[in-house]
Amino acid sequence: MIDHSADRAVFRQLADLLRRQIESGELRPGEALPSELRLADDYNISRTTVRQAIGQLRTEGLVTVDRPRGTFVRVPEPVQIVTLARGDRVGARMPNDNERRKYRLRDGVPVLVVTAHDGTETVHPADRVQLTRP
Amino acid sequence: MIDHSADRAVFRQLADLLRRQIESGELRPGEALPSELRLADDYNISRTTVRQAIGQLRTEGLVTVDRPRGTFVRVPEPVQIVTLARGDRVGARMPNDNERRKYRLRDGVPVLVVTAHDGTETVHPADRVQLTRP
DNA sequence: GGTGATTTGTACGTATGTATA
DNA sequence: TTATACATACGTACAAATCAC
Repeated sequence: MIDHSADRAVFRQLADLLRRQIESGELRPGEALPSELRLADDYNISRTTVRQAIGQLRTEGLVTVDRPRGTFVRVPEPVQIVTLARGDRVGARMPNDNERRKYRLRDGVPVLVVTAHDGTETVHPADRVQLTRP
Repeated sequence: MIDHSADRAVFRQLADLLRRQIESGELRPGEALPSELRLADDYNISRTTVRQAIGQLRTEGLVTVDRPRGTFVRVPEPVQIVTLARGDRVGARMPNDNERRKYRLRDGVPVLVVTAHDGTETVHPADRVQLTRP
């Protein structure tokens, strides 16, 4: 399972392991991961190390934490379609703290930034918005 | 500077402080942040807490770490313009491990995902690509 | 070439706070 | 009320890579 003598850090090995379970469907959307203490116990590692692994998955947008209920596999949001206007430019970046609060963004969710021809910028949460070129 | 009795966590206060310095230009692109130990000393907090703050800025894509040289304000990459085709849909998400390696993506950089009308998906690093609707 | 100092990374431990069930 | 679970914050120790001398 976890190889302390391996080249890859222990917390990355645990993240890899959980990521595989999520991507394979062994852990399904909405399902809870084992608690931090449980994981620490199961794999004989410290809770700190478990938190590093979970933190990794959070930044990847794979899990969300509902404190203190637990940590859950992220459930896809309903997607709203937004139509691009002529001359629009589209980029993406991670939100800062204010934007995360404003749009109630979960960890690991980027924002789409649409820059209109006149320079006006519009920000969309990337988990709930898709843009279309008609 | 840092208020230990405040509602906002100390590491978030430090992240806010550094973020302001970056966004105001006081810390310029390519410039090094003070070392973790230096920050811990300056603000009388533990290195662990400093690392949480820096970690926050990394997930936001504001700083990059060149170990063990130091932590630097991220330098904008030259942007390539990609034109959208009729019927394309655009989304954004954080990259998985493979994509991070393939595109040599830094922390906190999302990918733009373009889905063509026939379902084909194309992935672009969001720090080096902007999409346009002609 | 080598040595030591610096800096970030990993991993452990402890303690306490806060919100939920 | 009690137990559970995540969040914050402190500490220690050592590893690995770079750099100045």
